[in-house]
Amino acid sequence: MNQINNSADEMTMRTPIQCSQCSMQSICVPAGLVPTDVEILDKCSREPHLFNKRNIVFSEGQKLNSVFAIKSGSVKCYTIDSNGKQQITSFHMVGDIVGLESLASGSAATYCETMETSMLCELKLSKLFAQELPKVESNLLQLMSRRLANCSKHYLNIVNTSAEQKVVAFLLSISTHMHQHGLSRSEYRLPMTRTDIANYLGLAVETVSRIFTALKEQQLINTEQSILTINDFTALESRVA
Amino acid sequence: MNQINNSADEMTMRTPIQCSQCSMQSICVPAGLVPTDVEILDKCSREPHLFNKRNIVFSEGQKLNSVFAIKSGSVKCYTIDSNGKQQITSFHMVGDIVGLESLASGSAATYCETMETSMLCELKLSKLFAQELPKVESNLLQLMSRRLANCSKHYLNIVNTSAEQKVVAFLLSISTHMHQHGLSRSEYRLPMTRTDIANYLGLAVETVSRIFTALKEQQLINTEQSILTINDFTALESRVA
DNA sequence: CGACGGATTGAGGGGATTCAAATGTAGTGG
DNA sequence: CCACTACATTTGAATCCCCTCAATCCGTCG
Repeated sequence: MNQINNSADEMTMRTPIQCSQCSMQSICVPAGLVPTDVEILDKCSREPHLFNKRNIVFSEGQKLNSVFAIKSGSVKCYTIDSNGKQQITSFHMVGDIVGLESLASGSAATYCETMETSMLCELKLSKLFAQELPKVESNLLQLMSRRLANCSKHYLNIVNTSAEQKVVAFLLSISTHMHQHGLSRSEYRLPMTRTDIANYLGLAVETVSRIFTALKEQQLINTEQSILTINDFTALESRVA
Repeated sequence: MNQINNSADEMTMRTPIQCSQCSMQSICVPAGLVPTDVEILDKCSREPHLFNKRNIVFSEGQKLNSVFAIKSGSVKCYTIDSNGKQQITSFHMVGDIVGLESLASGSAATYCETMETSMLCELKLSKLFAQELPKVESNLLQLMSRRLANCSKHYLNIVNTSAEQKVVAFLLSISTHMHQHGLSRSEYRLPMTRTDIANYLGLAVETVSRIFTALKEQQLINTEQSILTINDFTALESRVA
């Protein structure tokens, strides 16, 4: 698609857009940081970057005093264990904020890699906090608290459940996320590979694949390339109960 | 032990101690909220409660605008799924802060139950925030960010690991916690039952028990009632790598 | 002492993994 | 544009780890 700058691993936009005038405001800002004071956010942060597919946004351990808002596209966060094996800890899509875990230590807790061409807004914490606005911090607190709650929700999805329950719950959770951001909850694109899904859920790729085909045979879902269609929500929800 | 108030599920201390004069200050305050401004913390919060074993500190869904600092004892946090099955999401011990997940919604995300006689300090958020101290909020942010990092660490321990690795990593993580709070890292009391450990790790009780005996046979650990002794750290650490 | 809950040990079965191979899809360069 | 390659996905067969079921043992408390 993009002829220039193929080898570069990121490309900064020439003309940064104000958050207050950003077309993604309805999905990015409300989902994230400061619902009311968009113009304040404009003053202190906002540096949009465009990333190609499979580019590293930040690396584990690197100095990091920013968080990133995903304007478009999607990323995966992962660590590399002592054996060199990648373990995905989270996926993030349109409207999500990435990098909150790194806030305390000042260095990135995970790698963050785009799964497709993506636009991310860097929000520098120093500038954010320099505003001395209690609202900014308390919104961040809200965001992190919600993330913590999500974290244990995902945990519940992993512990003591069958492989099928893991996969179904995963698909439904993405559906919910899409719906919350004004997109279709019954048909969406899965930006990650089966291998990534398996890694994230702690399953073998083959198991994930087998479950997809089983669900298709039962007419509960459909897949067309990376497009996933959910045909029967109630049936799926009954599986995870 | 305590003859009076057996049926009541909590007992408020008659004479609250100031945080600045609290004997637990070295483990409670630094581990938690406001390392420097202890006297500020005194003014705005601090309501110590004594709980008997197996008492509910708060219930899932209940209105909650406080967090709790554990001065002594330990608690488990859990949810009840639609089938009525308990799923433990976290254990907390001396020096921990409980209830951070509930901050966003204003209602408790889990049940919180003492596993032994425990002393908890309730910190009311309204009073905390009323101080308008940026330091308080930014310390809370630090705390939550660290908790988020811990959360994904625990996640790594659950996903894609053998039962033995789960148990060993669990024992080592408690050891680390104990050490960080000035207690012995090689000998400590496990306040939770095998059933609770199994539930937390997503294993069967029998599996956990078998692994304990296997580790004992290999002289890596020892158990005397609920007292656990770690004999060989390097060997244990090599198992989880 | 007897009762109860927690912990341990054994035997057997099942769900998920591993190994192996074929098919499908996307990306590359001639 | 198409062959070629690399990678992702799917399917099959065999194995294994962990769970379930069952019985016993142990420590605590009434």
